[in-house]
Amino acid sequence: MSTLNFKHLRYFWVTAKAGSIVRAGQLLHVTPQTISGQIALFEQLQGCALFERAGRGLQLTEAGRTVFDYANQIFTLGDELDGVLRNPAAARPQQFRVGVEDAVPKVVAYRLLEPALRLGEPLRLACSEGPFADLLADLSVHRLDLVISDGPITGGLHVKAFNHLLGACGVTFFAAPKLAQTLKGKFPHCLHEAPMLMPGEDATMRAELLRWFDEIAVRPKVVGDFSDSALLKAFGRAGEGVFAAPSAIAAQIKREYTVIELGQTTAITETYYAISVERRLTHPAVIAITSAARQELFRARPARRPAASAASRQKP
Amino acid sequence: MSTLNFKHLRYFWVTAKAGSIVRAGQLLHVTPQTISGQIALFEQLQGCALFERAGRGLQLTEAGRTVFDYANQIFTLGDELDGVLRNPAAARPQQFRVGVEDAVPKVVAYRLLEPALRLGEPLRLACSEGPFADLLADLSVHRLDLVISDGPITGGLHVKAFNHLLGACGVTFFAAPKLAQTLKGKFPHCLHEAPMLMPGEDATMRAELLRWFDEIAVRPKVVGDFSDSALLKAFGRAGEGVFAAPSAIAAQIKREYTVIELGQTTAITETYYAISVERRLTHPAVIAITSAARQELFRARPARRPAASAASRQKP
DNA sequence: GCAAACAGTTCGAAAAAACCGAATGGTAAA
DNA sequence: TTTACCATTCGGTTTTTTCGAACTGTTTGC
Repeated sequence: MSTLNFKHLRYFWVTAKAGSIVRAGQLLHVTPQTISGQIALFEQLQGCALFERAGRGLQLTEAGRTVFDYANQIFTLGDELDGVLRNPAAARPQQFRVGVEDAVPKVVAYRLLEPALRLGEPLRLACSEGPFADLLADLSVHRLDLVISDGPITGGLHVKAFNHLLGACGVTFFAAPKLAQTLKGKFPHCLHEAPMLMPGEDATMRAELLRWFDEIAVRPKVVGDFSDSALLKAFGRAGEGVFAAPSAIAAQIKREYTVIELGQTTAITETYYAISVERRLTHPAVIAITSAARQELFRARPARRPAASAASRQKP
Repeated sequence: MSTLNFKHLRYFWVTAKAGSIVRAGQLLHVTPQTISGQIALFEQLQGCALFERAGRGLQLTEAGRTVFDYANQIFTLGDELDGVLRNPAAARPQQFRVGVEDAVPKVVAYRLLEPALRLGEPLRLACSEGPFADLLADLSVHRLDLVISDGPITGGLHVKAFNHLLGACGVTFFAAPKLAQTLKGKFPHCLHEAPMLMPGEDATMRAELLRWFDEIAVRPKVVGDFSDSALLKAFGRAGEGVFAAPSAIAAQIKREYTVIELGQTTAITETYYAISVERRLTHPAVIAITSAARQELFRARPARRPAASAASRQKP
């Protein structure tokens, strides 16, 4: 377990930026021999060449470029830390970093996050989307403040984090008009043999859909799996298949994607969770989001659970 | 110019995580004296206490918590780098980091970014929003790959970056129905003396609006300034004032915010730019975005049917 | 209430590392 | 070919980091 030597990394980084060892030496107030030696040591320790000679100068290798990217990020953070310590007032304006699971519709995510923007101004929102596991990993190392997902975190993934229920609603099925005409019978039986666009493995809704289909003895033809819900709907608009989405945004979907509603059910519920590393929510933006979600977005009916699950206690 | 000592920082970090110097010593294979001494040195160098004694243990100070946050990020990156060097295949999946200026409507941003999701799957999108200057700063240190803004970068800010025009469109004015009734006369003269919600100083549109008002001798009463366009529209929906938005998303705004269109002009044009550090665009996601934007979003009129969207071209 | 156990700290001296001066080998320009 | 420039190698020196031993203060248990 060799721990990365940041001094070596810095020499490498400055050299890469400066373009030559001599210039790096001037910047670092160190003789060229030193840098050359330390970089050589670094390469040896890491077991891969970072520079290769080009004429009488140096050039980054492929691995070198990768390392350079990381070094950039690392030392930028380092400089920032240095600055903050020197002058605490100049701290980077509070940033609120949210991860949104791919399967969560963008519209839902946006509605959920909007309340955070309504707070005492200078909030910088940074939201990233990706697979659930990735987001949780980022959450656990504090690269994210909050993750929004369509399912709770389960014991399986041993990440210590807490679920906060935001709300739940039923599910509505949609199809492009042209496709809808071809479907026979009433909902939900019209789904039988219908081409169906399914959420990806990650999404909680997938399993629920399959369960429900089984339960009501309807057997759609699955024509595609999508981890990203926006992509799924785009294919839905193109008439590739029927798709499901939370009823809370049914109206919006119909407008946005010019599709027709086939019917809805509350036998499947789509539930949204905010996941944080703290049991008690303290971040003002998080509080704004959770409380707004509970009393607004999913206020409708499908409340099969008094949504007051976790901590909703706020500062007076 | 004291450069941050990462070795000290690591000792501090491990100690903070472990909760005690002794345990940190076990983790680091080092005696407690060493850690104690190095942390003391670090505190002295930085000029502020990181720990304070609590009983026979230690506790983080306020400054300590800040440093700990940074250290977390830094060493997470370090570990990742270490891992990547050891096993280059396991590199973190390509992440695409976009900054969206506050003044750019979310809907526009989303439409612009969507094409990037249609590419060969595993793209992790991370978008952050904030003031233009902040985003450019992040761009310059490679914390962002692309910035989307409603104006080009000018010479004033000496950040070396390049503008890529995405498209342009006129501007439409909206008001809540109740407010619209109270306005007298035809557009644009009905704006005279009307309560007006203005974009913030940062937004390019602000200056253009003021110029146009002057030109046509209309003098609205400015009742508010908003750096965030979503917030501005939210107030608009509430009937607080008239507001302007790019005509490209007029239809969507009317539906979304239940407001009425007062009229539109092409005397003011809203232009969107993608700003990158490279002159030539190479990132596949960036290419997808720019080309899609040029041929789709701002194609002539706000054509409400993108139908067969860009997409298509994937890896064979 | 007193000792044992445990936490962090101080102070040398020792070990490890980083660094420099002098000299070497290659590459490009004059 | 000469000159200039860049990276590098090799000992010896300087600086930084580490450790053993001894010390202060706090909690625990008898």
